[in-house]
Amino acid sequence: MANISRQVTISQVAKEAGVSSQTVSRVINNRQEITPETRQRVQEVIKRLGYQPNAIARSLIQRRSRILGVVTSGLEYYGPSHILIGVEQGANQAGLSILLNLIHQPETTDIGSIVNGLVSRQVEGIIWAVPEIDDNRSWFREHLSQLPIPILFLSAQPRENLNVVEIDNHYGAYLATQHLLKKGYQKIGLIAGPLTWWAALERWRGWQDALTDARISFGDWVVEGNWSAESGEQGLHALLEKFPDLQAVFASNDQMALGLMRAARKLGKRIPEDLAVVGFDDIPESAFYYPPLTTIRQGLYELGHIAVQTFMKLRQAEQKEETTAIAQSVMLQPQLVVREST
Amino acid sequence: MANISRQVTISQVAKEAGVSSQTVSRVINNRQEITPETRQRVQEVIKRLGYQPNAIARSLIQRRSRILGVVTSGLEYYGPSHILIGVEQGANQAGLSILLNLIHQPETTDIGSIVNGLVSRQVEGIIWAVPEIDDNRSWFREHLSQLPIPILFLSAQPRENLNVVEIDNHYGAYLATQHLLKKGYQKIGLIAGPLTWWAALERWRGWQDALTDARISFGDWVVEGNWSAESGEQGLHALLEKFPDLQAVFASNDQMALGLMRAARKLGKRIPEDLAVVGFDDIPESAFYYPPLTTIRQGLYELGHIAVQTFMKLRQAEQKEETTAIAQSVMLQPQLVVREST
DNA sequence: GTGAAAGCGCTAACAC
DNA sequence: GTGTTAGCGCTTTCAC
Repeated sequence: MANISRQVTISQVAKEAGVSSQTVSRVINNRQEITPETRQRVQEVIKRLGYQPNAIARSLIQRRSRILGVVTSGLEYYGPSHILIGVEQGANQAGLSILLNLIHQPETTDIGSIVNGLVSRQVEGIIWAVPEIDDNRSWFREHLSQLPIPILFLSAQPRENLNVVEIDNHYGAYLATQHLLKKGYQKIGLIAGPLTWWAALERWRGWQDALTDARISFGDWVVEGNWSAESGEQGLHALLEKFPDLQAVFASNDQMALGLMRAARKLGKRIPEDLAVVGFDDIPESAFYYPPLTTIRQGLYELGHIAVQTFMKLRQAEQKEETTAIAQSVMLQPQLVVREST
Repeated sequence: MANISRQVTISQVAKEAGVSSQTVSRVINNRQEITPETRQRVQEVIKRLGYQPNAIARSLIQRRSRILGVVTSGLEYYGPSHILIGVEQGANQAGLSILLNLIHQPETTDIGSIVNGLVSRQVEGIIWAVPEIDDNRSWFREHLSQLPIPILFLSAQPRENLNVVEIDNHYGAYLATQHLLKKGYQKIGLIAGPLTWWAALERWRGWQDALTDARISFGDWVVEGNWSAESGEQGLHALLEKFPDLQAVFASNDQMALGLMRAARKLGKRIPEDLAVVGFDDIPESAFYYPPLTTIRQGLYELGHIAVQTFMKLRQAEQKEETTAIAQSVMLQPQLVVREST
C-alpha cells in the first residue's frame, strides 16, 4: 500500500490526477472548498504514488518548522532520561517533532554554537534541560533577549523574565528531613550533591531549613558527593569520622543512599536501627535496595509534559500579540515515599 | 556580538555588503574563489546583522537535510539510553542532527506512521533502536524495499538484506554461564527476559548452549521474568520451588539479578556460598549491590557510534553508485566482569 | 471550486 | 572573482 517512493512531488500528483498542484495542496491540507469527487480522485493518486508531502518545503514557506529543540545532558541518569520521555510525549501530542542535542560537559560546553545551530534549523523553541552548574548558563544573560524563539529552562534557578519549569528541590529535601525528625532522629547528616549544582544547593537548603525550623543546630554535618554510589560510600565514612554519633542521613539522591547503606553495612551498622537513611529520586531499584529505601519522588514525566504545554502557551501568546509573552514559571511539588530504611 | 536576529536573510546581507547573494553564499560555504577583501567585508556584515543561514532553505535545494531519524523505546532503561547517547555523539561528529521519536508500546505501535513521518521530514536515514519483540517489525517486511532512505536496525535479529548493528547476546550469555561452570557450579538456573524479545531469546540460547557444551542436561531450569527487579525476586522463588538444589543463577539483566539476590537473602541464602549469581548489562549500581554483582558488560556507546558510522558508509555508497549498497551487518562482543557474587 | 502566478531562502549552473 | 537566472516543493494570493 502506502508506497513510499523516492521523489514524488505535489506536481506529479497534480498531473496524474489532472488537476493543479494547488488542488492537491488543498486535499492534503483538508480544506473544505473542494468537490468530494475531486478530493476522492486526488486521494487515490496520492495513495497510488505513495506521495508524502515534503515537510521541509512546507516549513520554508510557512515559516513554521513544527520542531522543538531539546538540549539535555546526563541521559544516563534517572532524572534527565525521564524528563526527556515526558517532553517527547508532550511534544508528540502537540504535533511537534524533537531535535535532540546532548551535552557531554555541562560545565564548559559552548552554548552559543548549540543554540545557534538549533535556531538555524528553525526550531520554534528550545527546551533547555541541562542542569545549572556553576555559572554554565552565563551565555544566556547576554544573548537571551536577542533570540528569535522562546527558551524554556528546566531545573534551573528561577529568575525574572525567564521561563522556568522545575521540581521544588527545597521542599523535597525539607520533606525528607522533616520525616527523619518526626521519626525521632536528631543528629541528621547530609550527603549533598555537588554544590555547584543548583539542584544540589536547593536540597542542601531544604535540609538546613528543616533542621533550623526544628531548632536543631546542624553545624556542618555535610559532606559533598558527586551523585555516585561510590561517593555516598565515602561520604558516610567522612561523616562518621567527624560525627560518630550520627543517627540518620539524608542523601541527595538514591545512588548515594545506596552507597552509604553499603558502607554502613560493612561497618556493622543496621539500617534503620543504627542509622536511618532517606534518598531522593525514587528510582525503581530503590524499592529493592537492602533495606528498601525511603525517598522523595519527583513527577518527572509530568515536568516534561508541563514544559511542552508551557512552550505552547508561549508560542500562542507570541503569535497573537506581537509582543513577547510574559515569562512563565512553574514549580512542581515532590512527595515522600516511606519504606524500610527509616 | 553574535546578534541573532529574527529574520535576516542572505539577500539582506548581500544588499548591505554591496554584493550579490551568491557571493554571500560563497562566503558562508567557505568557497575559495573569493577575494579576501570581499570575504572580509561580507563576514563583517554577517556578524553585524547576526545572520544565520536558514538550514531549511538549504536542505530544500540541496535535497539533503543532514538529519538522522532515531527511533527508540524504553529510554528509562540502561541499554536504550546509553545507545542513544552513543548515537547522538556519533551523529554530532558526522555533522548530523537527530530527530528523536520515542515509542511507548513497542509491541503494538504503528510503525508506518512513524517512518512516514520521518521520511516526510526528509531525514537521510533512520536508526531503528526499538527492541525486537514478537513480530513487531513485520511492517518492514512489506515496506522496507520501498523506502527512499536507508534504515539501520539495532538489537534485532540479523536477516538478509538488513542493516543490523548489535551486541552478541548469545555470546554474552555463553560467557556468563561458562564462568559459573568454571567456578564448579553445575545446577545453573536461568531467569530469562521475556522470551518474546529477541535479545532475551538469544541470551536463553547462550545459557543453553554453554550447558550443552559442558554436557549438562539442563531440563527446564528456566523462569521467564520481565526485566524488573521484582520479577527476579519472584523468579528465584519459582526456580527454587522446582529445583531446591539450585546452585547458581544467570539472570538476563542486572535488575533481575538484584531482585533475586534480595529474595535469596530473605531465604537465608548466602551469596555466593549458597547461591552464585551472574547478571547482564553491568549497570553502574551493580558494583554496589550486596554483594557486588558479576555481570556482562556491553559496549553500548560503541554500538551507537558504530551505528552512525555504518549509516555514513551506506549513504556514501548510495551516492556513488546509484545502486543501493550491500547490507551491512556488525556484531559486537560483550565481556565478562567478575565481582563477588560468584 | 479551481487554477495561475509569485515567492519562502537558498544554491547550482552558467555567464562574463 | 562575481553576478544572473532558475528552481528546490510547497502554500498564499488573487483571479476566474
